[in-house]
Amino acid sequence: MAIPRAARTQRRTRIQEEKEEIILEAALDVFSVSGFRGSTIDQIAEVAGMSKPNLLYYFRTKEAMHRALIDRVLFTWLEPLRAFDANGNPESEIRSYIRRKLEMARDFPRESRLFANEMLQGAPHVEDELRGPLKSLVDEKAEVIRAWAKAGKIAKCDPYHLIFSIWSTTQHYADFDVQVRAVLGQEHSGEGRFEDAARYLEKLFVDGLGIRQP
Amino acid sequence: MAIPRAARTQRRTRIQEEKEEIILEAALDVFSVSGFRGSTIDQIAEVAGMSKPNLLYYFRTKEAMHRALIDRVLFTWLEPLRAFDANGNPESEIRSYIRRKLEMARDFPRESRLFANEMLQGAPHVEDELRGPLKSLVDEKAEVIRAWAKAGKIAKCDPYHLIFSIWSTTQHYADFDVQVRAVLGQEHSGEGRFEDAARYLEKLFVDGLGIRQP
DNA sequence: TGTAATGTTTACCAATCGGTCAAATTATCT
DNA sequence: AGATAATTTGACCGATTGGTAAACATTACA
Repeated sequence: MAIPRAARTQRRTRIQEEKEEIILEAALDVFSVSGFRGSTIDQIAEVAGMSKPNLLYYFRTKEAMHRALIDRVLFTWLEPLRAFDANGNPESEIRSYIRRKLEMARDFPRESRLFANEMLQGAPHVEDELRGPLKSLVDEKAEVIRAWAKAGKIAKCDPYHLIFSIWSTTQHYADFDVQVRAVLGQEHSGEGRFEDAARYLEKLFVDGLGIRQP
Repeated sequence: MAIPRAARTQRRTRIQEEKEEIILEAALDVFSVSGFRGSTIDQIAEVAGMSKPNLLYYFRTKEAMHRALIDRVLFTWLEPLRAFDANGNPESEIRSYIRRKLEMARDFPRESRLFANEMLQGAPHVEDELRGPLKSLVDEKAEVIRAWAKAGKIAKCDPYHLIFSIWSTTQHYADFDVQVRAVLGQEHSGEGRFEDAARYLEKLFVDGLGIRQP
């Protein structure tokens, strides 16, 4: 008789690793568009190319699938902020943070939308992570920014709202992609819009924060 | 025999106006959190305090309810952009546009989330409105901004991405409200965060766009 | 006040939902 | 090869889904 994965103590099989990967990939497709409530196991099964009971062999509930997905995404999603370096100089740090976030919006839009969906629904599955690890990380980086302002390297500003504004402006190109394309029109809907956005946003923040160029 | 509303030609009854109002209010509650697919007529009926068939007497399908809601929201949601005046001076126009958008995020967060939900799902119900009326309005305002830049009143910048950045930074406080609260912590989660955001964003954009203060 | 139109509800439908079960199939290891 | 464990599937379950039919109640108006 088959023992459900979660109850097993042994190491994971090759098949397990492969199938779980396929499932999470499919789940990302579905959850990122329709949110948790709006998605169905059948949809995910179809995208994954396997039967519904087979999915449920690897993840015992829809929630477990969503949970595993969120955990994975949340970690990589914070990578750019973690890379934000206190020892670098403000201008290059902010420029590269914006670039990295924009690259993620371009290369991992589904991850961004999954997260956005969760936020819109009031973060029922990740509120703890927000108040815990996320807040800690942001607090730490906010302190760096505050120190820069104190040293006169950048203009005085609320570091939290600064971070929010970088998050929102960059993620916008993933979450509101349809709108961006529709407004820009077909002619400007190529991937070039990310370069345009990077140019505009870097200038906005560098000048907006009063960062003196050497 | 009762004739479904949509097929009727006569004027709307007092009861019709009242009940449709109640239904759309309840629908906004539900749709804005769970999106179209994730919401159920039963949920809306419960919030509205009436029976499911009674809802379906006023709106023949779930889609019709969503449609009516989107139409209404889309109009009022674009009000601040419509108010954006070519004859005003750049600084005060941009300042007040930011303020108005922030006020909407504060006072009508459900409307913002309804719209965000629709975007995340790829705008299956409103893509035409995006490509039509929305694009036209943005095109018109982008021309105004371009003229300001040409006249040297503001720095040269891509007017479309400028509009995107104002949209995203302000709507963020409605759509990602949970995250904002979690990161700011209880002490800064009062309504004061909207004032802080306004102060920060106005400075960011005024300085970032190189607008000379007289 | 009567009556026709409007509004509301109960009971119900077929389809889909998340999830279970046992049987069948495949992989692994000796 | 044979035994054992891991994987996959079809059939199925009760609950929920969007929506309907028709009886019933209320309102508006002559």
